[in-house]
Amino acid sequence: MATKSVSKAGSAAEPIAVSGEKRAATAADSAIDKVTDAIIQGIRSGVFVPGQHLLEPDLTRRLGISRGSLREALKHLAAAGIVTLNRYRGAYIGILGRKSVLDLLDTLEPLARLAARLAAGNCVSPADQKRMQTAANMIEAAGRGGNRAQYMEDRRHFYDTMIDLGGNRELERVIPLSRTDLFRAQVERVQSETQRQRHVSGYGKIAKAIIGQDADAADRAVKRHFDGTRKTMEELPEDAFPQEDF
Amino acid sequence: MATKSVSKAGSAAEPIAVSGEKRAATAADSAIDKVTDAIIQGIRSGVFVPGQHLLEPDLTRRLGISRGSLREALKHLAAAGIVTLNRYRGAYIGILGRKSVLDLLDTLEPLARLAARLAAGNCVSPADQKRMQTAANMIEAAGRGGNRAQYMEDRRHFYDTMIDLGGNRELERVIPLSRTDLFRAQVERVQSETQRQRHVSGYGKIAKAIIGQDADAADRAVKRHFDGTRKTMEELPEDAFPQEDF
DNA sequence: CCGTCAACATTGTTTGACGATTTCGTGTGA
DNA sequence: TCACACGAAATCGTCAAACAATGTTGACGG
Repeated sequence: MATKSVSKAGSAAEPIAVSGEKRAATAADSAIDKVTDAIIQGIRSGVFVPGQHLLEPDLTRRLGISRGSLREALKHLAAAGIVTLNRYRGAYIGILGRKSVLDLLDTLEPLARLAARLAAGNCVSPADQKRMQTAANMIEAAGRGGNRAQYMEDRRHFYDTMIDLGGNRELERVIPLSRTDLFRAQVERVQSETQRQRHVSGYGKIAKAIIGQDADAADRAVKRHFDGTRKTMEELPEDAFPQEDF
Repeated sequence: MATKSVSKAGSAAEPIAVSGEKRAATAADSAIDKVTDAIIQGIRSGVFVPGQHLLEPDLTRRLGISRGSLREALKHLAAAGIVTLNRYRGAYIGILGRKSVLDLLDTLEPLARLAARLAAGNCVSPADQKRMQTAANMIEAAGRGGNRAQYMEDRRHFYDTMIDLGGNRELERVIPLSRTDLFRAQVERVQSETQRQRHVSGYGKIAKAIIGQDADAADRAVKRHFDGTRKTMEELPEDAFPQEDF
């Protein structure tokens, strides 16, 4: 394992992962993939703002699909925590208050640490080491460049690489990466440059530990990374977190 | 928090959790809840066997709903990992090989330990302590009784209680409890009585540590519980794990 | 026995419709 | 002026029927 991330034949677990990391919503995708890609990309690029109301008639027109397919896709996105569904009131882009963000970090941290430990234990071949290094380089370049959508996609790619190296297929199903896109979309525009750099540099340290096949060091690097993120959260002003009223 | 598990007004996060633990698919539920309840209950009771093919025309007739609603529900269940969808080939009840089970345990363990630590830190009021004790008693009674469906439901209730006490709302979204129902459904019929008793007694020890508000002890109790489960898995014969071909 | 191809079965998607519920503007009365 | 009831519009939940795309099965010929 840990050579290619594609599964056997577009098989079972694939459509579960909400994303679609590599393919950019090409033509031959199913209708629901078109929706999920469009919405995730919309969140990353800022077209969709957390809390925004998604109207079915509007989306069906813009995406050129039927209402039934759209509703299936929204169910899918809701299960991933990207949108919330209110009966008779429609779908909203998810929104995270300060407590939700901290809860999310607490939940994500042990999973990320597990992923890092597993990746460190399996990162033996030079090819795998190169993959990990490349992922770290990409995220650092995008982090300096300032392209928000690109940065979020590279961040996700970094996690995907780490998870894939680890070889635990349940992990990729469980880790709430799509939900962190949401929280990044809220935070990215209000954090300072120092905070951003602190965050970016964390990935490089994690990659270094994984490439060195030092599971304990990787674990510690992830822990420090999350500690830093929590610190950033505490430093942010209150108005960075819209109240999650709905 | 940690007093009642119901959310404000049947609000956003509720339909995400695939379950429906307490209400038994009453009338006024939405169509998709009817499907999810029926399928989960079917898995617990043995009506649906892991790997079974779910035919849309059959299910629409048996549940008395339209195909559109059924497909939305199947998307929902697929996102939770309970069924797998193969394009143009339909939906199948999920199936877990030995590696998938071990991966699932590795993923679930750190989340369960986090939940236990949080619960221990918040289990202060006598009401909360009673809730936890009751959940442990229920699971032990069902474990001795031998009613498989009841045991699986009580096991889930135990986790739900623990998560609710902890107060981390992301945790309940992420923890793959429904998927463990699947794995329990496969394992329950082939494990020995000693193995079963070992598993049942673990919950009582976890509850005791939580009620004693000893986070470290709760963490250790969960760890031991998972170590025991892994040991059981290794002891099981190979034919307990159908090959996950599809 | 094996490969080819056609008929069948099942899923993917669209369209249209109807009832249920929420939302919002409007008018009325105090 | 403000609070509240009422009705219209908007939106969602569900269903039904149809066609297209794909997988499956079995007959046929070699």
